[in-house]
Amino acid sequence: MKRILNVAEKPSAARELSYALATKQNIRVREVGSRLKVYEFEFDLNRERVTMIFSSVAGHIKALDFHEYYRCWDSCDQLALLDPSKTPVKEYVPEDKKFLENSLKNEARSCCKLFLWLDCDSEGEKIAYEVLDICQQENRSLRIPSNVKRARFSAITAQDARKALQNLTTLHYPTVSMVSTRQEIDLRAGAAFTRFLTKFIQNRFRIPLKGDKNVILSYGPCQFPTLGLVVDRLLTIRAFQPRLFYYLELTISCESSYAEKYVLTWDRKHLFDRYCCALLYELCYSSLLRNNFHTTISDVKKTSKTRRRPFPLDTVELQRLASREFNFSSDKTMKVAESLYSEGYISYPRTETNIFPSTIDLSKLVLLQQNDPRWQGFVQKIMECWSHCSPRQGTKDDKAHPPIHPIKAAPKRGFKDKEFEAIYELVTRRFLACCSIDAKGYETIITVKVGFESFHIHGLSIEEAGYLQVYPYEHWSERVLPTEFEEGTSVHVVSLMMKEGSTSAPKPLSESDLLGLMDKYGIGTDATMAEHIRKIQNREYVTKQGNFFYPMALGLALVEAFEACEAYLARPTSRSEQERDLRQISQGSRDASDVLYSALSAFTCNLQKLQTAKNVLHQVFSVHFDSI
DNA sequence: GCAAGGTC
Repeated sequence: MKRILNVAEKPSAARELSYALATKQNIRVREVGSRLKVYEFEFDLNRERVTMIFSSVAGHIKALDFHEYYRCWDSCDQLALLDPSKTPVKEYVPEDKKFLENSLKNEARSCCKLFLWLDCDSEGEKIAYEVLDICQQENRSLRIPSNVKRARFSAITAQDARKALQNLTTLHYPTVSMVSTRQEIDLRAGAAFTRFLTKFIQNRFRIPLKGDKNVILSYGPCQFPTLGLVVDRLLTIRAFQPRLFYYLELTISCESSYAEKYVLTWDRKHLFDRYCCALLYELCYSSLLRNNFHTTISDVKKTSKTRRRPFPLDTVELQRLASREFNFSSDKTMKVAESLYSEGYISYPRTETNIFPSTIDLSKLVLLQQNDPRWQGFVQKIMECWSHCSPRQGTKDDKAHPPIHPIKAAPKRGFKDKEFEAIYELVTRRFLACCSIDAKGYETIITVKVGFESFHIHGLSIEEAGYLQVYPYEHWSERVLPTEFEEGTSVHVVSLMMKEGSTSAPKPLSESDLLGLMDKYGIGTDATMAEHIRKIQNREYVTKQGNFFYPMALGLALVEAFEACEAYLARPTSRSEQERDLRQISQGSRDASDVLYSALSAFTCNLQKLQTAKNVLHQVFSVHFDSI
């Protein structure tokens, strides 16, 4: 019987795809060493009975680095690292991936076809190419294009897996070279600038670091813009000039009960001109005097309001929520989420998708939660109106993983670890909220005129709490205004005051803010954002106090120095500009070599600026550090 | 001793 080798990006995908395609009794599981399982089953492929061999890798199987000689920091000038003709790079299989390489070669020997089931994103395309390359070394028949197929799926479900087999395609080489180009640019720029900066600081300044670490001033095309965001906020705060403003505040009560008081907001909000505000106050006050501190309600507006249920949960949103609600670092959130995933409680936690695929059986997932006392009543409600509710569609789809959702009920006695409990509860509540209905209410805006000035107050009554019943992370506060507040009703004025306030500086960035900005500017991916944030903390560029990030002397000096030298690598847009150029490779509108050279020449230009302005660098660092 | 991207 023909044997076909299938390779997935990670062990769990190989397992799930195998069980999606085969019948359970049919599957044989082979252990390769202690770290890899290979699944085998018979399958009818286009009316032909074949044996499917399903194996996996664990992310990239190859790494990129300079040739040995140039790995030494003194081997060459840093500018040479940005020149492919002077410093060649090579791909290799790292030691800890050798067992995967050997296993792939072993399986490839006995198979006549190769199906590449790697994740359907650009990294997956490149990993597929790495797998193909290794298999071809061992089995020449896999060099014949028709023997190699790419399986593309939008979710790991039985339906999608079968559909992928019906529509096998070929590897998309422009995407492969886009990823290779990104790897090479990042490696070269990272090494060149890191070596330059580190060597510059050595023997010039004393940099005291915690725990006697060696000073490394790393540059990376993601870590620098992230640092730039933190520094930028501090500079905004420092430059902030508070401004005094003045406003009127009107307090009223109903005729029937003087005890209930309502504070109304001035329609003009506030004025920066004190005299102008005082004049308006006088005018209002004399009007009140004339009317014996009574006025009438001039307008009542009632509008229905909807508060929409949240989108399905993606990684960045999970990190932001956990940071906001539990003060977890994004790093910690991911560690906990990964453990929950590997223990089978939640779906794959690294996803950019906030749209549930149509092939997923949501009601089954909701029913799994029906015995949990925290939300069993709510599950009942969802099921009662199931026919007319379906989650909102988000806007992002990575074509690989569904939004994060629970796939198993929590253990009866709860999780041992509080952090596990918190993340599981958050994921589940969010999921139930998605499957629920919008909250609905009535907003009432009441307007009162005093002289020519208007004041208003908002009231809100919630008619249908919907998803809010299961989702405590959002608040919609109800404020009930007396029913006697109708147009023309006379009200008693308790007080009219002129008050003073001051504009305030923005707060430093919280972790949630930082993640939001990184997402906005396309710095890093869902899986790496937490890592970049951790890295700039480990390098002591920034520090986190409470939930706020502050630049440290090193971070501040670095950004100042780069700006002073007109090397704008810490600007938030620098990464997305690079990504934009790279995308042109996968779209086929530009040659990879063209993009590589133009990116590297831009980096060369920036490095030269720093090299020729060492006196500027020296000056900036000497403000923050002692010379040696 | 250096990056960012996968994944464990």
